[in-house]
Amino acid sequence: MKLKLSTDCPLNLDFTLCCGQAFRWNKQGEWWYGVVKGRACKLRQAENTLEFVNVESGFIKEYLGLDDDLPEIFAQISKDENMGLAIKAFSGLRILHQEPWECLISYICATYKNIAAIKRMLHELSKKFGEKTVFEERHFFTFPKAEKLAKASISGLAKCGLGYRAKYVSETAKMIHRTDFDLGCLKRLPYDEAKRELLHFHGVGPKVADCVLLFSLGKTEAFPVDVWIKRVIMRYYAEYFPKLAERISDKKSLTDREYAKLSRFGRDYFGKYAGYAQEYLYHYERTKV
DNA sequence: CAAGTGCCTTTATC
DNA sequence: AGATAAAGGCACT
Repeated sequence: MKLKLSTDCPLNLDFTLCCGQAFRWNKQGEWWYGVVKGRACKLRQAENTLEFVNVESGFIKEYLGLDDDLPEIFAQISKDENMGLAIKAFSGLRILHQEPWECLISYICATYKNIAAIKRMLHELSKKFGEKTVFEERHFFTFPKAEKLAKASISGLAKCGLGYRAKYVSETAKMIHRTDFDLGCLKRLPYDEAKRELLHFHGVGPKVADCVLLFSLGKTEAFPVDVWIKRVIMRYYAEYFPKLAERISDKKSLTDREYAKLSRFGRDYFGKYAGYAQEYLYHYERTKV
């Protein structure tokens, strides 16, 4: 199945899938392989054509955020030179619309880990607790259901490399399973209310909540602040925090109050697409030499 | 190659 | 309220 991309609607599949938004896509040759909606599939891009196998076009459009008006978003977040450079470097990077359950567990696991390790953990978790499916004569694993993780032992989860996060994943899975909670319904709530709901889950703090809101619940104003974004803000936007800038060090983690200030700055400064600004700054800072 | 540092932070405890 | 420690282990230098 092929999809023609219009030139005023840029997509760069490699940027979008490669590092750090979703953790279960792997590139082999020209094709990106992944599992979505319990089904293995593959995608590739050749300039302005997107080709995909074993996944519906409606879903893939939604998943890749192809309905987001990127030129309009760029116009809104281009507030300064630094942001302009980040946009130039990563034009076509899109915010994914991931499946909320997988996204929530992924980011609970992602705390205080690097991307390579996160990928490994989520692969192990899927291998152990997901369902095997075969695609092109190769094995893939679906992301485990809440029930399965709720019934898993802490030590079984920990063996996937989760460490102390195993307990958080277990408790969150139990809560979701027990109440049969539909995370997708949070899409209909405003940002603040959806965030408050997410914070009830064990292992979910402000940063994890913002990631889930941005990457799976369509809240483009969410502005997650991790170590990299903290660095970016202190480097380029410190003038907006006259007092705070002295107290925040590269080593120490942010207090809730400090987190709230930096995240709010992002929303106020960049506007309703602050999340896009965040993601571009994140990749720009990480890949810079 | 060993050892040290850092990691898309949160929770528990003081 | 606010600071501080601990967490479990992998990846990178």
